[in-house]
Amino acid sequence: MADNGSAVIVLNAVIAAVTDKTPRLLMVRHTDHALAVDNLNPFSGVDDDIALPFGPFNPDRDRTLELALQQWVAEQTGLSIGYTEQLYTFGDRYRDPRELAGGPRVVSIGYLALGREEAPSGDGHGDWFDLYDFLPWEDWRCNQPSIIDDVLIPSLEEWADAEPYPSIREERRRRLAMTFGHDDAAWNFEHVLERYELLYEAGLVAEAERDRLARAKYINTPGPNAGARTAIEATGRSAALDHRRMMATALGRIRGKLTYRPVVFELLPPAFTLLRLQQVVESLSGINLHKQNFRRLVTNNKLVESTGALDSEGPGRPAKMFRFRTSVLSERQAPGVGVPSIAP
Amino acid sequence: MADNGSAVIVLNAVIAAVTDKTPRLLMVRHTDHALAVDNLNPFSGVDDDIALPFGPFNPDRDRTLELALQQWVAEQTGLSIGYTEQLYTFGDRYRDPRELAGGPRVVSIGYLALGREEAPSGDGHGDWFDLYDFLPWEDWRCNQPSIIDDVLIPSLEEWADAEPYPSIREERRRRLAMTFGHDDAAWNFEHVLERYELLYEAGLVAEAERDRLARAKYINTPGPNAGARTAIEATGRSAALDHRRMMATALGRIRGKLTYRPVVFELLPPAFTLLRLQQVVESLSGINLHKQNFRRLVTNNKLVESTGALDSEGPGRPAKMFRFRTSVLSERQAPGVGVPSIAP
DNA sequence: TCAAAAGTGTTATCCTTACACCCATGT
DNA sequence: ACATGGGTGTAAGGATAACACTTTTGA
Repeated sequence: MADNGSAVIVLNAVIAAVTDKTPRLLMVRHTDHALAVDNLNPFSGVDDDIALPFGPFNPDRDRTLELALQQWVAEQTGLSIGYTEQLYTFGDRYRDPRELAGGPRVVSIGYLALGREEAPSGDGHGDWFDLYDFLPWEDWRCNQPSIIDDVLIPSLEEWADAEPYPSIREERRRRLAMTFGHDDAAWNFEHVLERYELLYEAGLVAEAERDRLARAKYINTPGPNAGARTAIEATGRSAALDHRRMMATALGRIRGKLTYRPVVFELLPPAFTLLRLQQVVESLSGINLHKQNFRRLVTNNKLVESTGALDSEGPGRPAKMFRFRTSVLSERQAPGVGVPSIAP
Repeated sequence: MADNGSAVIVLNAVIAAVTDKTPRLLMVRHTDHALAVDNLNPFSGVDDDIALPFGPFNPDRDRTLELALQQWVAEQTGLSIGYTEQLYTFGDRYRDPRELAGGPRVVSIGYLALGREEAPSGDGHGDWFDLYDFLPWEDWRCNQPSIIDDVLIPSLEEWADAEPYPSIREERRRRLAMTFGHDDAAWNFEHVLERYELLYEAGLVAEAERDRLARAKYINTPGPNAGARTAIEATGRSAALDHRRMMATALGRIRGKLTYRPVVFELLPPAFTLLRLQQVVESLSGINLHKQNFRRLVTNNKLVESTGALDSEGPGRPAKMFRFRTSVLSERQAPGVGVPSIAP
């Protein structure tokens, strides 16, 4: 038998909901001891005490990976998550810095789950956190975030130009242009993961510095300069292990699917107003949409149908309530919501 | 520590190339003993002797999952694969029927690799096989394959109607309509995996019957009727374990990416004619394209540029050679090839 | 009366599709 | 000459984006 015994399989869940206008993730804290799998506690030895919920994969009990996930999510949080989807399997060496201290190699299978925000209740419940606290440069709803031009792009350019090998330097510049939309390239709001990875490689997120320090006993790499230190302050809240990378993977996946799969409806109650639908799409895509055209797109594409009811809750004229037309799933090729963006 | 020790991690590669007009996969056979990882031989105990190449993940040696894959692919096949991408992680119980005989639970991380067809040369090289021998219903280039209407849809309808619970029956009918494009729904050429999964569940592929027989000692499930037996004859070549499912995952992913990412170019030499480009796209998408419009789409979108050279190989007027414009990667939002389909 | 939100209509523009047609080369 | 493949033009149709405008409610 090959030496595979020392890798451990863990399942992680990015559980997302949208309340009001903010996308939120269910996260657990150091104090939620029930979440720790015996001696495999992702919080010990790292600075950040906030993590994505995780659970074990038990080959003797769990018939499939997805059932394993649903089971421990229900046990731990008491939430019934609706839509689930496998995101990616993360297995880089030292993705868990405790490996440096003799901990096992942990391979983590990340899942995305969409639901509605409810109070978690299980053994080790957790709390909801604003997604854009972790990835602040991804929220463009109130104009382009100023940190991008003021902090991130200058720091990233400095990092790219510091590379001595011309071919690698060119590759860095190309990635910078592609992800952050520098020199005549537009910002692509799906490239969430690529942007996070660039920031991590350039040492501009706290996790990069944390991992550098963990490695410092064994491998010596230069610390951040003043610019990078400023950037780390500006790049938002950090999380345990590579969990911000998982969040970025999840957000990128959601944004990519939004336009060609009706995933938003998993985040909404059965009946909703068009404004609510628009708010959910806006909060996930991180941009403001053109109201009239948005409404026309979803109604012309027959993605929704009126329930006949009216909603007189908010101010202004009462809005018609709509429901998702389940039958579009078998009718249309790529039934997504359409994202008619608006200049901010 | 939770009971994770008994799960084994393996990496599988779907290595694809397009020669002439047929997409091919690199597969290994029973006789390629060097590919077996010690006592973990996926061929023993199953009927099919043809399998996707696989290799171990060695946590002590491999820095990342992707590097592990590239390393054993190079060792075993001698091929230098270019583009690689993680597909999916497969962990269902009994996905390897040897689990029933006390074998370990094997979690397999599937990768897609694109390259050019070369003679494999490593320790346990393998051979190239026509992808559509395994998924014959996916190739619509010479009209819609007759087995769909003659065999598959009748058998699938019979399977759906045989379900006693109305809600599950409805769900089966909905899936059938969505994947095989029955009742006024169009065939979506990206739903490759969903179609294979439906055929497997309905017992219309050889693997379903193989797995049923492997389980028969422990769990009794009814065998195929005459219609299903005919279908199994018609649904093409089978492969070891769940490797046809991995192929379906890979083909679905390729087809999905084709239109919004320039993945085809990974399968082509640096310079190519537009006809060659069109043939590669056609062979992967499984449909014929409208020549003039295809050419206009790729040239108008500035996806390619002329090299100035001419190709006088084939019959007819010599064709201009083109190269992929690498700079589109940072310019455009979703630079794919465009698929102007044509009625057959 | 005003703010806030729901809705409707119209037009310019772009992209795709479809069809028709001509060009260059080898046999 | 003709088969084979390369290559151009153009017009119809549909979808989107941008704009202006009306309607209905609560405070």
